[in-house]
Amino acid sequence: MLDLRFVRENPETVRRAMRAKMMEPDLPKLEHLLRLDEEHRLVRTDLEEKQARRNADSRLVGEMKRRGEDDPGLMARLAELSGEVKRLEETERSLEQQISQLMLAIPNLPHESVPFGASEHDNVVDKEWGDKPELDFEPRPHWELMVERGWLDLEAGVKVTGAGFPVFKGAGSRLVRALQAYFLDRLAAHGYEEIVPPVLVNAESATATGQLPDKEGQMYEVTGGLYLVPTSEVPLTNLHRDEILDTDALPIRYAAYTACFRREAGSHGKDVRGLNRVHQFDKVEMVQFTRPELSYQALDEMVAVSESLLEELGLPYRRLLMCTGDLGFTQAKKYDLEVWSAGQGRWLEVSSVSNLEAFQANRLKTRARPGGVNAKGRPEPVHTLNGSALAFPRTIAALVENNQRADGSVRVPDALAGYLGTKVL
RNA sequence: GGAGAGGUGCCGGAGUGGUUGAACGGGACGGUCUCGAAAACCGUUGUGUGGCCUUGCUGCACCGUGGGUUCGAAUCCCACCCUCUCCGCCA
Repeated sequence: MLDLRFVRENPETVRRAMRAKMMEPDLPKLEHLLRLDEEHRLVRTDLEEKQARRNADSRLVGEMKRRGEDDPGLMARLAELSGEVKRLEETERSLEQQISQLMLAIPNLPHESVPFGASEHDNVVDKEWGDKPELDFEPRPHWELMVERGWLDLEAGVKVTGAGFPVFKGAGSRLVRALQAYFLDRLAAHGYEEIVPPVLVNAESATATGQLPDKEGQMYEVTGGLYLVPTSEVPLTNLHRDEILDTDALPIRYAAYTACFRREAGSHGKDVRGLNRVHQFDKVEMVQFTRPELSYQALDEMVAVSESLLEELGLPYRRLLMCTGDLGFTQAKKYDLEVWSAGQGRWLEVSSVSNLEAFQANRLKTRARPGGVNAKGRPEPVHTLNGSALAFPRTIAALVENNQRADGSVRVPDALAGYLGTKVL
């Protein structure tokens, strides 16, 4: 969330941001918030003044009693004052709750470099890399090729769980394992500490990273009020919830391989075939905590890492700078990487890298100061970022489709050959 | 699943209902000493939020969470949450 003080002092900036993010309908919430904040501070001033009086007078009562004296008048006045304090406290608490509720409805501000736009159609392709493969036969989509080769079994997934839960088998399964090791090794080389986090998180964690309250329907909730992670961004980022970090230890870089689970309610058409859109998928995720002034440098660095993975795999891709309207609620700036899929003749999103600036950190109550929690000085804000490196299913789809040969075998990129122990599948 | 213990500041650990935002110890930071360091000694050292004559002063809140009792609660009462230990079960 944003800093309440900032919202109070820059309401026009926030209004503009909400319009840019196509959140016009939510503007009344902002106005309501501003009114409640005004009222809240008035009530608070009144309350605190009365509390101060109660505290001082109660102290007098203590001294009086020690002397063995009594003052029924004072006691009566105090009892009345106490009642007033109690009532005001209730009002104050209720206002505060409403305000924090509304604060959760105020989105992050888009960075000034983000192009204005209403929807995904206004995203800007700002880079293309690689040549689309020229095949002298009709390339087949992965759901044909992989199923035929016994690498993927979609029907088995339907039986065991349901649609959108693919089963990888044999070489398909080995490919998953190879990508996991390869991606994590590459990230380690870029200074990311490897983490194996829980894949179930509690409501506090999901709220802090921004999945709750708005995107509740996208997560699977399990018994006990826990949620299956939609991305390891959630556990990785929450590693430092409620902490004051050491500024000198920044940036902190984490990488994790986990399964990710998404309900994705409204699925439509042929975009969802095969591995294009699934409820459970593997992903290697990177997360950074940085000093505010270095977060955009970190964003560029993270995108470059993801791009380098695609380049090493020889997968043609394009980079999209997301427009304001396609930015997530918590995001200030986001790049998507889309890989070319020869068998489908279309681009598939395999990575999304975002700077959340202080928005998440505010919800997380993660701050930093030189020397860490145990030092003097005011805690300073930190920025958080996250990005995929990469999502597996579509990467595998592109890998298989782009490198297929007429006989159905698939050429393995050099970068992966060592991990797979073969140059051809 | 059964039984018990406990949740206080960066950590350890006190805390008869009334200057306790919290003793004491450790740590960290600053200083003295030193060529430098260690030791020793002195000092400083929570977060949040509000006000103001806004690099400072000051109010209020916060001792797991939420209620209650009281003029006054870290301290008493109730509920909940969490952690730890032992036993059982399991990998």
